[in-house]
Amino acid sequence: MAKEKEFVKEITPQGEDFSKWYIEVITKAQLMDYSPVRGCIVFRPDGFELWEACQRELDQRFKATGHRNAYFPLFIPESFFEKEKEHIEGFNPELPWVTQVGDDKLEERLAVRPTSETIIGHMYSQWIQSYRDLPLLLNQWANVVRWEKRTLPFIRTSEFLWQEGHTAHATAQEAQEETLRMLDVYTEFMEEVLSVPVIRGQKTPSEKFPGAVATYSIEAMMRDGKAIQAGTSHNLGQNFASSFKIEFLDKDNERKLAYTTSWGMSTRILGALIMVHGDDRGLQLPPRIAPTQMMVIPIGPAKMREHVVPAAHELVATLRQVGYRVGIDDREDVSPGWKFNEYEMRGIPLRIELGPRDLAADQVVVVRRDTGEKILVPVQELVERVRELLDVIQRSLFDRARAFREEHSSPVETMEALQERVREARGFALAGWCGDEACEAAVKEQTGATSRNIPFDPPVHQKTCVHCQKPATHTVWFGRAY
RNA sequence: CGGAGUUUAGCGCAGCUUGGUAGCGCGCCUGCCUUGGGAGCAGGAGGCCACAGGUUCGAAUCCUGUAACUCCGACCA
Repeated sequence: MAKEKEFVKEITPQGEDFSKWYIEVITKAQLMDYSPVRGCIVFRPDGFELWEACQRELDQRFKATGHRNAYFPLFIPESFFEKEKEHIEGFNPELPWVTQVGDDKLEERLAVRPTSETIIGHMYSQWIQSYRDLPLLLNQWANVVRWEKRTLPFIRTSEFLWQEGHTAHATAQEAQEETLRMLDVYTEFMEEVLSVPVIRGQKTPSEKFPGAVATYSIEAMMRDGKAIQAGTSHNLGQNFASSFKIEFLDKDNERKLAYTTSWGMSTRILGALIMVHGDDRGLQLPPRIAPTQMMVIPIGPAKMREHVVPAAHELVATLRQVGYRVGIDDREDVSPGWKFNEYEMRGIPLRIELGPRDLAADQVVVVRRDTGEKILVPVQELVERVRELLDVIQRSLFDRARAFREEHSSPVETMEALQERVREARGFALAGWCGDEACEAAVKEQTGATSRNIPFDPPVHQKTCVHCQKPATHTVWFGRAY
């Protein structure tokens, strides 16, 4: 442990102050910086590339499930919000308004979009005439604004980047299938690409999206035991179709309202990625999402550099040729030890060291970010071994995160146990709930924990409500959340 | 938006109590030397002390206000 500490100065250990750790890691790794505008951050290249990687992975999954990308305006007329009462009530407190252009007041105020259900609903009403126009499956990549009272980089910022899918269907069943399909897409992405295990479930009525019939979410546990809602998928039923007159003529020549869905995932997932995998040495990126998967570091005294450095560049070329994202740091003014620590702090999954001794033996030293293990690999076997190692790391990050979540989760029967679980023991509590919002609110008030979701496949089914002890109608995950 | 804290060089901090020429460590620049876990020596650059008022001969320091950030609550991807 003392040895650990020597390696990483400058970063507050997670156990000492998790919030401080988080801020230090994201700033030192140059993922973001604060901007002059309150609550708005700058994505620096290393942070933005992470988002770009997420975009690529998600976008191909959206396309593979039949969706196409489109783009709708940033500004939404005030009257659009008024068409859906619950929607405007939900978002009004955090809407910024454009009221004036130059010196002229606008006829109608324009909201900067917090989400696009209304304006997209309006367009869908014009595009959809017949059952043959359905389903309509669109997605947009956009920035949205919600004027948050309390912000935290990536997790909750006043402006954030996201994707929002919006679909319209002929039947309730199709809409429900779409809603769950996209929740599955999110789940697969989080678990396979980001190595972040998630809990799938339905939001309670008080936590659902304003204007939705049902909201589903995936929830992840951070290393401080708090929850992050990583993605949501909403079945909007006919609510928005009714407000925006999204109607179609069905096969039976009857005029019917469409059923719509929407689903979104934001730059918040970067915060989750960092808080799930990061450790006291800094960031830790799963290989499939890491913008740089491995860093080659040539080592040696000046007289050897003319041999070592070209050999290192050859390695890079070989690895890039087979498709890996490889970096090299051949700077002479920075010591190898400094580089080791730096790239560990930046979370790069593998380090490849090449020094005079390696050159002579036709081998390299490969070091895993997750375990610190050093492995001697003959150059001929490097491509193959790297492939294996990246797979192993991808998997082991997931396993570690899941084990952590399981250790920090437990079923509870009483308020005292729930309190202990979410506050002292820092984690998720699985509790029975009678369905009364008053009981849900009481849990929040007494323990600080909110209902995360009603899981599809809970490890146990609770019989009684954790608060009122009446028969439970649902089994709910509770946890303190970001 | 309420409660608490913070704001001094790129980063981390001292100086403030008791007003009197702005300091330390790291980083940065130059040179030498070095390279297998954050090397060493020498020289150097860098500040409207968050901002705006006030008190004072004189303010980083005292007073008032504002802003940003962090934490704790209420509201939320």
